[in-house]
Amino acid sequence: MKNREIAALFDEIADILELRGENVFRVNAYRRAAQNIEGLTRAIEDVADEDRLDELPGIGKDLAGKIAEYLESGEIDYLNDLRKETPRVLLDMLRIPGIGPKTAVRLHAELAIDSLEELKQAALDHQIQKLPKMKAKTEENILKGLEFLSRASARTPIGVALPLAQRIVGALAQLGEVDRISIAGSLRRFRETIGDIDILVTSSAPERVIRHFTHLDDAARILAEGSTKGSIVTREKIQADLRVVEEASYGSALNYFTGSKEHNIRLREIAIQEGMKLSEYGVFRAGGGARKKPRAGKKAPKEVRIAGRTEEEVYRVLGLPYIPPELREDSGEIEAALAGTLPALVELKDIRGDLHCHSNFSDGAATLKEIAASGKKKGYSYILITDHSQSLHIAGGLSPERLRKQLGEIDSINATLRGFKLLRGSEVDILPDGSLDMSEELLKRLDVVYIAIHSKFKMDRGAMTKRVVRAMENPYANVLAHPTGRLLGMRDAFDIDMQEVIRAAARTGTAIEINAHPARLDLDAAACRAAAAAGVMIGIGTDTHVLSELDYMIYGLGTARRGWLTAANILNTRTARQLVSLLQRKRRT
DNA sequence: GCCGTTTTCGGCCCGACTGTTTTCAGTCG
Repeated sequence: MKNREIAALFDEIADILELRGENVFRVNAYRRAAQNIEGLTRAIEDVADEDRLDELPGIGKDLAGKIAEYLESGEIDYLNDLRKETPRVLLDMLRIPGIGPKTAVRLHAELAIDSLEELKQAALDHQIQKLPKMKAKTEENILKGLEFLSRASARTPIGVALPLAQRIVGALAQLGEVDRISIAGSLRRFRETIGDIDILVTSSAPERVIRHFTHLDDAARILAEGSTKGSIVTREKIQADLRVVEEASYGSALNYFTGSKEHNIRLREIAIQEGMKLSEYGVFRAGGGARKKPRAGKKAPKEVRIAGRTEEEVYRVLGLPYIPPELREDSGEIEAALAGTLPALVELKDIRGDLHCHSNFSDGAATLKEIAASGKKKGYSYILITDHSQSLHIAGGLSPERLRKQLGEIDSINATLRGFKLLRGSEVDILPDGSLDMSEELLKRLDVVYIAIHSKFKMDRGAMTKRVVRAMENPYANVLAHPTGRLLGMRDAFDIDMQEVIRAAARTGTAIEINAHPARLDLDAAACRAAAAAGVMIGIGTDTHVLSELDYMIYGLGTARRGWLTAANILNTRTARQLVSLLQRKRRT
């Protein structure tokens, strides 16, 4: 799937055009095209094969040609020419916060700066403040920006950011002065990594709330402390912003600060079409019934706020149903909302059990009894025990004898329980040749068979895909666990053709896991959506090794929701009996 | 460069903040 590559190339073209001072709308056309391609749920190669590239939103004849050219030759001539004429340092400088195209061009042209090292030196030598409209502050900001660039670039995993944000919200919510409070930003949209934490409140005493925020135990450094906004760096080195807004604007502000930017742009366009204006302060209609933006020179009529208190209200006056935050990526949710076909996203209350849990038989910490007690306490009706199979020595993989013993123990525990049961499973290794690390005699005795890759990650794409497809063709293989093996920020996904895997899953009746561990979130949301569209069932499992990790379910759920999944798409919204019967259909055919 | 129950030409999202300037350009989200 070359969607991401092509999106990156179009973004690069946009950057270069902007540096050259081209028409901003042309620049935006490339950016929007990039965004749309990246958000596509199918491989752009497939769209090209059907000769339907120009039916994609934001893609016309010209861009369709450039995509086709890239798919054919691996290059875009136009971009090659642009690159030849554009000094590399200009693109490098754009990555520095605070430097945009205008400044980058000036620094290069007027100070002959050819690298980020030279830029740093120029700032340290105070060469920059010799230029008109640049002063000491400019140099200071450039140095800060450079430092940020070298240090940061890494976004924070949601598994770190969400507990921190919830802790801050909890502390602020206790204040008498805080009325409404919510997490906003990419965290509210459940992105797998986030840039900074955004929190929104209404309050009768904004300064006091902001002061409290900037002096929290979690605050390591104060970046700003004004009358409507406070900003800190936490001890985890994550930036957190607090904004205080008016009660009457809370909904529109929450919508605005939740984003995504692309979603917000679409909403504003709809507002304009309907003769309204949307901003973080509300939805406004021009007074006097004027339905068009006033021409330059004419005086604007008085504007009246017609919504803003709640997000629901904002969507309603725009003629849309409420769109859940996880869908707000401009990846089709606006069209679905207009057509009345938004999915009823799966919710936590729909989840009846956990499908991925390790006990102390392998590398987990808890006993089977403890797992059962925790699962029952969470209100689940089952947990699938998925300890490792024999080959995975490093994780205490179970020998056939140990597995038989475990199955016996599960049965006797179940005999003592009411309204809850442990399901007999295993996370069986997929061996390098695609066979399973367990005898048929044992596979037969399991309720649900998870299969997973834990060895030989570095196979080439073709071989890896074949390996996994062969494993899925095994009639006892029920759920493919963490299909790409990625560990966010630590290990890349292994090279595998996910489209092919999804097709094979659909064909063989094998489900695919969303591994809910926040370091994995694998499948990711986009692949999830593609899998569900192909009719593949999705199981959400926490990959629990210590009991507190059973709470990771929310991350898997967030990913599922970002992937447009409903309860019907998810295995563990079924009862244990339905689940097992559904999966074992494969054995009978 | 894209797009059209207003348009095949003339539009294309909104506001705040910053740093530099005395009215605004550039950048950001």
